[in-house]
Amino acid sequence: MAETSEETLAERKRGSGVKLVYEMLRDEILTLTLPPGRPIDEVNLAERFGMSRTPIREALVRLAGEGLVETLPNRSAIVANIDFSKLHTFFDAITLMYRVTTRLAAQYHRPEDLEVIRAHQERYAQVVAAQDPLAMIAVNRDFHAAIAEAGRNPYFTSLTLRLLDEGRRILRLYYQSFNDRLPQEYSDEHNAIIAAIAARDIELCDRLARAHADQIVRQIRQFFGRDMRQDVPL
Amino acid sequence: MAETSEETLAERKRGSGVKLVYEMLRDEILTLTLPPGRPIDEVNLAERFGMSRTPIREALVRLAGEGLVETLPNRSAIVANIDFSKLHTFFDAITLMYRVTTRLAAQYHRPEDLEVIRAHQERYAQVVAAQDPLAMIAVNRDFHAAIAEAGRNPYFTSLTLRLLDEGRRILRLYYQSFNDRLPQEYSDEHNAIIAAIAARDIELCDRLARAHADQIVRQIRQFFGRDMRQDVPL
DNA sequence: TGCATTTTATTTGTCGACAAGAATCGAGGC
DNA sequence: GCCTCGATTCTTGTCGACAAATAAAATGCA
Repeated sequence: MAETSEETLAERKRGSGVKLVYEMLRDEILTLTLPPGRPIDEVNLAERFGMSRTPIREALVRLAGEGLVETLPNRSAIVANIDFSKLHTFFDAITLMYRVTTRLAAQYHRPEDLEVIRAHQERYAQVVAAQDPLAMIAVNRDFHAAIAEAGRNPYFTSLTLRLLDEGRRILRLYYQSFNDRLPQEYSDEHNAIIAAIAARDIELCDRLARAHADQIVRQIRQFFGRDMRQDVPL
Repeated sequence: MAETSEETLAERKRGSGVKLVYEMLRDEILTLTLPPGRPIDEVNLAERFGMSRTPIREALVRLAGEGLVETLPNRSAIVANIDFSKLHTFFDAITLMYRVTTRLAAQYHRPEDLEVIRAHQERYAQVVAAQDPLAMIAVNRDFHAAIAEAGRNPYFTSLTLRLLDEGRRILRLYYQSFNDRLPQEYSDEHNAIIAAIAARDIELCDRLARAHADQIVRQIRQFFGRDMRQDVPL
């Protein structure tokens, strides 16, 4: 077997091992490099990363806590499956979180938050222009994550991050099939959301976030199946 | 040192160790038996539970993933602190989750769900009558957790569970200071919520859940400090 | 040949041990 | 007397190994 880049990193700082394998595995799962259902062999990973099974297991436990891997007792852990029969619950949740975090961002953001958000959006426009689906998906996540952070509610932020990550896998499946144009309208909607946050217009943020979520949900549902989502006027 | 009950359980099934120590530690944290900030020594726990450090560490990693313990590199893990300066974000989140999960329960509950919810509420009334604060706090959590389960959205359920658990610590602090009567009005509100769910009246569920949350938040805030929470009309 | 059962092999769960880093304690200097 | 620096102790992070449990292969039987 050829030397992988991980093996060359012989000298690692104590405690950095788990973080490395955690982030690496996480990225490979979210980009579907590791497809859902793929078994995860501990010894295999151990020799791949050139370390013992102990830090590997710790990383797997953390990933299991986030729902990205499923562990069966005395059996191999597997990459978490995507339950398409429960997609509507995902749509419900991401729609509400888009609305809530964008509202909160309008209220609590500071100038430096806006700079971060705008930077992500600029990069988003770039990768859409470059027709790079993988980068587009990752940056879209960063954009909404930055908005959630600006809202300064760690509970909402953590759920939003989890949903955004799960969404990376779903979007990847979506764009893997459709290799057509990356939609420009999302970029426009992002800019409108930024303007609404900067203007601290809570109601406008709510409407834009909901419309943004609706747009994405509509596109995905007509690919994966009917829209099982219910309207949540609250 | 005297033999503890854990040590007497010499024969354990393979794989049950982590679950045992995870649930035990979790319960001790949520009941404030282990106060926030208390350092958690791995070898101490290892000999207390009569097992190696490996399963102890795995349990700690899981608890850290849920935010119940904080780990510092190369230093002792500690029971997660309660950030009182961010209590308002907790109130925001639990209020919204009460509303959303109760709404969803009204829509998606099945007859057997109602039985479970009613059973929890009966037990709630019992422990309130018995003036048992610890049991009241635990059963209150189970009651709202059952409602969230009946709503059948795993994303909302998981955030709700996390908030309910965090709430157990806050309520414990609250009732530890006030050793006065356990409020009867919560029990009445619970019954009203059950009736609204059974009637599948979504809007009524929303109003009742919000009022219920408001009631609790009001009581806690006048103890811990001013209500920093904002109104979220959505 | 097809199925049930035993045997082998693979993979996980747990253990004890060692080394790196941090906290504690003590000695020395100002 | 107080601060700084070094040695010691203590705790964590990682390792290699062993045993239990499952999966796979081989064997026996109809």
